[in-house]
Amino acid sequence: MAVECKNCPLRGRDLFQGMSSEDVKRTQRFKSGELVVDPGSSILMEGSNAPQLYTALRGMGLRYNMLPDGSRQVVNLVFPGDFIGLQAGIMGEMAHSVEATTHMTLCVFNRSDFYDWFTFNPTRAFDLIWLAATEEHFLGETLATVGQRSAKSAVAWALLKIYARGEALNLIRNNAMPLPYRQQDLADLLGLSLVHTNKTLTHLRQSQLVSWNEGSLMINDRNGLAKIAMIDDTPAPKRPLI
Amino acid sequence: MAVECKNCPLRGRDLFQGMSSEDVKRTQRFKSGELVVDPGSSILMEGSNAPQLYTALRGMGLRYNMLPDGSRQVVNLVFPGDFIGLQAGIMGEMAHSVEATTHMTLCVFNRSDFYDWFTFNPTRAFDLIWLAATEEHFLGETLATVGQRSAKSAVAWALLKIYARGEALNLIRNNAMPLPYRQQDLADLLGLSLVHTNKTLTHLRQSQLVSWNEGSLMINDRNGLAKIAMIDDTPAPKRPLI
DNA sequence: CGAGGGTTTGATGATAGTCAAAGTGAGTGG
DNA sequence: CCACTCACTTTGACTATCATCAAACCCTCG
Repeated sequence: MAVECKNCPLRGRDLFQGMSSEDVKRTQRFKSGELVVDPGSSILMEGSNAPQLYTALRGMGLRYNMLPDGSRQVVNLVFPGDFIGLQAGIMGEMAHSVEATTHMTLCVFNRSDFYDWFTFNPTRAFDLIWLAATEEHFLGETLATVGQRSAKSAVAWALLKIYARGEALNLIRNNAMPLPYRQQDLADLLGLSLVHTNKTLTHLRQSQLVSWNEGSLMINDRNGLAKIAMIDDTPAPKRPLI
Repeated sequence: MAVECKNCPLRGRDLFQGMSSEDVKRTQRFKSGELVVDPGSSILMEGSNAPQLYTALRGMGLRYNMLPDGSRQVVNLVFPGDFIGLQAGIMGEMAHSVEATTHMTLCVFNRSDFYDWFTFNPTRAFDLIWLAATEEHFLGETLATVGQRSAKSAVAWALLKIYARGEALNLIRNNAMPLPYRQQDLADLLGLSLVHTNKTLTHLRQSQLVSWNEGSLMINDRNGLAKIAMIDDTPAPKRPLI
């Protein structure tokens, strides 16, 4: 029994903008089903020409690029509410791969309906441009992190950003959010080695700034962390949900 | 005497898709003037809420982010035909700054006309999504370069990508394209120090792979370079022009 | 109990950063 | 026409951050 859009558990979260009941209905018509995947399975492959688009409904995953020599660059984490497959929908094929880290369930949309769906809803076209522009912005920040920040600063940056996203998604329980990734994933996101990432993490933990243990992220000294990360820790703006 | 869209010197270049005469006219109506800027002057500032959008018509520039500690991450180079200010147009303010490297002339569009302009032209809305998605894709590649490639490989990658863009823009003369940036700009793009970038460049030059001297980029051994860069050097797809 | 995935730790070394100074060329003014 | 400055490039010496290698540890699971 798939979730009906009108009962979508995501729409009420802080991160997301409201949606007119018209748009809810249209999205419902656009939605063609749900997909459930196991941890570790890949959802979209780079170069693939997938006939479907998704919105993450439950669970977490990651987007990444592979280089010919086998190294992996994680481009972003996938959290509930994220729209997956825009590139395939627009450019015909994916530029990166998407993989499930936990169990995930995804809302499925048919690519063939995609063009009509936003063509007849200028608001939704705007939403898509908004999402793409915001994603681009975030990638630029990530690039600045990987290119310019030291390992310590980069790890602090990433954990803060992740935590802020967790807040906006109302994932915080007892000052902690679930973060089911491996240290290797963070390392591949930041362009660091696993060992160095680990050492940086323990260093931050021992400084009483953050802890990330057993899949649970907890921030102890947010200001101190923000200082090391060199960011002003402002909450993310509300974003549209597809 | 501003260039009329119907005589736009860019539209004919290999890189760009054709445009219906309807779209040319609409773009002409959208265009509100031209802006000429000197080298070194900034076109858009991070955080600014610019009332205008631009398309680069002549000249080159760069987009960058500044970090609080003064380090700079170049996010992309700006070449003729690039659309500038989408983020300001969509999100209300710029996430990065844009600066002219050479003399530039830019087509100017009013932000107030922007929403209507694509709302009433689904094709153009599609073009915008396409551009944003492609830019996002490219940023992902850059991220993978900065995060995973060695300095040598990264420099090779950047020069190849730049050259390929020059080809698509028909900028090649005598096997060389104009590349008026400083080594510092490349260093800030790749997250390397100026000194190391310089040494890597001379190394590549002495290996007879590329040379970049006096603002002119010339590739001697494209296959060798592609091998070092770890990419298959495929031409960029045609893109829409705004 | 053994295997396997992930984390942690220590030792060693290379890539790339920093510092400093000299070289080059264009532009300026006496 | 010759200093002189200024921005950029080049080179060398030294250093540090971070990668690599290796092994131990911890847990869960079959």
